[in-house]
Amino acid sequence: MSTKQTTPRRKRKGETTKSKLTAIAMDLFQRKGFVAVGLNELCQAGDLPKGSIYYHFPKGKNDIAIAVVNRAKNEIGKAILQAGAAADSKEAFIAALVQGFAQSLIQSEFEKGCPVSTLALELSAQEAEIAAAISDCYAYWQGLVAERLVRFGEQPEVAAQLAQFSFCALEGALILARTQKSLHPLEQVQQHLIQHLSFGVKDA
Amino acid sequence: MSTKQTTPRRKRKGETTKSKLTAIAMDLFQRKGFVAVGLNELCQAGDLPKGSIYYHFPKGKNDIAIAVVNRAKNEIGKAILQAGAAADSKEAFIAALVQGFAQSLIQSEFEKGCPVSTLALELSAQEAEIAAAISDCYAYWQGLVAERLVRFGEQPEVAAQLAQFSFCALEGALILARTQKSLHPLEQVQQHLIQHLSFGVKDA
DNA sequence: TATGTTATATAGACCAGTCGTCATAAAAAG
DNA sequence: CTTTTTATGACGACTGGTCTATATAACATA
Repeated sequence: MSTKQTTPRRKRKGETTKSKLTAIAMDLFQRKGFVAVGLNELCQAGDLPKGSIYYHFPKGKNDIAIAVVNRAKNEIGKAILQAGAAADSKEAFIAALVQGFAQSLIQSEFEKGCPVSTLALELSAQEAEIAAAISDCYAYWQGLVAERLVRFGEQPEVAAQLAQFSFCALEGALILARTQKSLHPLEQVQQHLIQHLSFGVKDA
Repeated sequence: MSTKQTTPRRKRKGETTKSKLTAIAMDLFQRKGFVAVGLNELCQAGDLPKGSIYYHFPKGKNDIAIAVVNRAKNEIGKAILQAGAAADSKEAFIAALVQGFAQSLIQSEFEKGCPVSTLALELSAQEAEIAAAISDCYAYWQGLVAERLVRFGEQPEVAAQLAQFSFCALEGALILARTQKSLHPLEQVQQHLIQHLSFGVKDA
């Protein structure tokens, strides 16, 4: 017992593999879309055997999509929290959010925008379960943003509206930015959102 | 010569078939995405034989995508012009635009958003030619909107910015609206865009 | 009206690739 | 050593887009 190096990882290997697969799927779905990425391609990209997928994701490809959505939910959620903690005004906060996506775009040569919008467009009409996960993800993000806006002095209801409006503009800008391979739409959105925030909003 | 009833249709049948195919493709791509729609499905939906496709679209599926983009460019272009002609203020103009997409959403039970955003996300990274067509399409739409905003008294440069910003917000709202099967995002965007327009924008 | 020639349209074969399954193999646990 | 968990890759049923060869329609000339 003492000499035998019982690898202290209990069942981490499984989690590692699953997590790795999810990460790769997120990257590829983002670039090429959900349907366009085959399971073979996924496995090859991660040096994993094909059979592994159906051990970790028994329901197949759809299961992967949901895992990707949840991973994106957490990752971007963290980014929102960090941006919020670092900013000292609502304007700086929004700017930081936009810049985060801008970074992702240029680092991927304008191939990676929002990790869930592709899934949203391809699957929301077909797979109710995935649509629900995506809807939940968006709501979560918007909640985080709204929460931070409240801390910057915004009324809760107005904050929620602004968060949603900002996300819409951001999502749209990401699409345009990808197709024309330019940060220009993002810059516009950033500038106008900040102006819109500064002017204040009358409650509905 | 005089008696022979030279059927007055010259090559109309061809155009009809091609146009029909394009229309069906636009509908299906919008709902399910580009990759998810097979050529078989396309033909069946239009009672057309499979072989016909490669007569009308020699380069295959990508050709169809481009045709769809151009059709959408024209259709929505017309809608923008109509909305512009009917509106008596920039606020009413934007509202009419948003309402047009809202109609499309509810009529399709939240399956049909923007006809080109699906293609944009699925293909812009892979197929440069299609990406160019989409980019051109967006630019055309934005130009039409900007033009009308100028007639409502906006400065040309500001009008162009506002048009782009509005389109970003609208595109994003369409995605959110589809996933949560609700017009709420569109309503928010409409309300905030109108506020943003009314307040005026300082030039960059 | 007949015939020749081009434009339009169709049918189906083709192979690569799809997802998902299953009978095993390896590893861990008891 | 037995049992349970974890992992594997070959296999099958099927669909994907593409292409070549053939058929139909439209028109021109006589």
